[in-house]
Amino acid sequence: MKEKPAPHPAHLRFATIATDVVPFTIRDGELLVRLIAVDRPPYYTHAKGLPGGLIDPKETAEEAAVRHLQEKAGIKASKTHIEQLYTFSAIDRDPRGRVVAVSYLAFVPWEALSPAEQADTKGAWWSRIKDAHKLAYDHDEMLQVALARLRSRVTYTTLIGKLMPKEFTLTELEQAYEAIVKTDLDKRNFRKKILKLNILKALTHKRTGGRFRPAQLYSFVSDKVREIEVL
Amino acid sequence: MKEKPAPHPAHLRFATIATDVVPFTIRDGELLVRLIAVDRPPYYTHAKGLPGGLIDPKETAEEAAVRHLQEKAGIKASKTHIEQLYTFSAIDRDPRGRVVAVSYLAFVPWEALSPAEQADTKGAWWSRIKDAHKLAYDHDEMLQVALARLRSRVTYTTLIGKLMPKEFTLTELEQAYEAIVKTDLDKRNFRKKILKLNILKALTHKRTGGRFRPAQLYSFVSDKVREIEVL
DNA sequence: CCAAAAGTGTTTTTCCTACACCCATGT
DNA sequence: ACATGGGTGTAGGAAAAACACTTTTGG
Repeated sequence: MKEKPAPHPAHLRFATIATDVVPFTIRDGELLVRLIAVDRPPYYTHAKGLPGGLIDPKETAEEAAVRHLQEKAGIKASKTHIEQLYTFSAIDRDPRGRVVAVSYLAFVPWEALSPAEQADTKGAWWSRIKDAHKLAYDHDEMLQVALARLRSRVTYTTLIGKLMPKEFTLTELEQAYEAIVKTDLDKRNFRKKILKLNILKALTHKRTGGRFRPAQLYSFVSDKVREIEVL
Repeated sequence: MKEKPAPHPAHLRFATIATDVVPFTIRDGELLVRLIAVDRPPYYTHAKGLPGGLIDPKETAEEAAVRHLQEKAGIKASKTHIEQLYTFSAIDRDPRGRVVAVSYLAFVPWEALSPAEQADTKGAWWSRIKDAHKLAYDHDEMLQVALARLRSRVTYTTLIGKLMPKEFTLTELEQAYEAIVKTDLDKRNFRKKILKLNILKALTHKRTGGRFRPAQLYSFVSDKVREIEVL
């Protein structure tokens, strides 16, 4: 999260401003979050947490989030969609001193990640949600807030497009929804509803290669995240 | 908004953390926002803006918002519902130096305000939304973000309860919705829908005094803001 | 008795839900 | 030919939308 305890008297610099990022992707129909190793003796040893760090004088909170996502978690921003989540300002949220954290959600399609970005290293790895607990600082709470926001926004916006590859089948899209909202959807009803929204366009080609009928490929009509009743 | 330019070298304290509040009420079926006078020569003279100020070392951002709402805008917190809006961190959002602002929405029923809180003074007053422009700092943008959030949340939560008096008629509630979402609602359909949600309870008495048929009074069943499809 | 707002019901249309079988392909 | 996931339609019920008149009160 942040570099060091504030070295200045409290009246000069009572609070540090930092940012933390909750980076999501979907792999094989499963929602994953990117965690990093946290080692800050004596407070945290061999702990894990969300990527983040200080905001610099010449950058916005969002720019800092993008930068730390790259520096700490190894994820380049180019294919990543980022949006502000919440600002955490509890006085004791960081044991080393007063730190206010502006948190961000980040979304990246698994297929847009390079091999290095997909890879798990000692310092940063993709974790299943149910394995992401006992995190440093207030990151357990932060992740819960992130999941609640993700689940909520996915039902009334086209946000899920930011987790899908450029081309995908309707079954893959349905599985992405199911991974996030954790309900089973009816295949026929899902297709009727999602196609009626006119947010998808059918591509001219199909996905072949399985030993079964090729599947029609689709892509999102727009890059923009729109507010529209989805589920 | 904030007190003074940061008096310390940039590397010691590059950013100040502040909070701004967007306080809403509804009077006579019209949505109002509380503005204050801003006089910070040479940057702003005889300007207006949203109430706000610095966050102190020993308080959370929300506590600071509550405090400044009281100190700057004269609104006591007791009857006020507050929720975080967005954190603004553009580098030049304050001409006096780097200030990151955690903004809050505040909602208070007009009838819960004391005469002093209802009153307009030279330093603080209730403004119609359409007259609230050309505000200091980035407060025009902040107000727009606040309105968008309010309009959105009102349609899928019971947030409007925080703008209604303890007792109200269905017509008053309908007017409150109309003031916020700026559509005309069908009286019969509105009543059917809102009553079916079971978020209201009919009181034993009616509102009399007009030279017309007395109206049944209602109140919200719960103080909590719930997520439920409303409009 | 008039003005003003309160209160109420029905019909039509749209949307949601539940549900089961055939299709196209690779092996 | 068979295993696998792809793809489709319909009927019944619930919710939304459109729409206008009667009631109660105070003046």
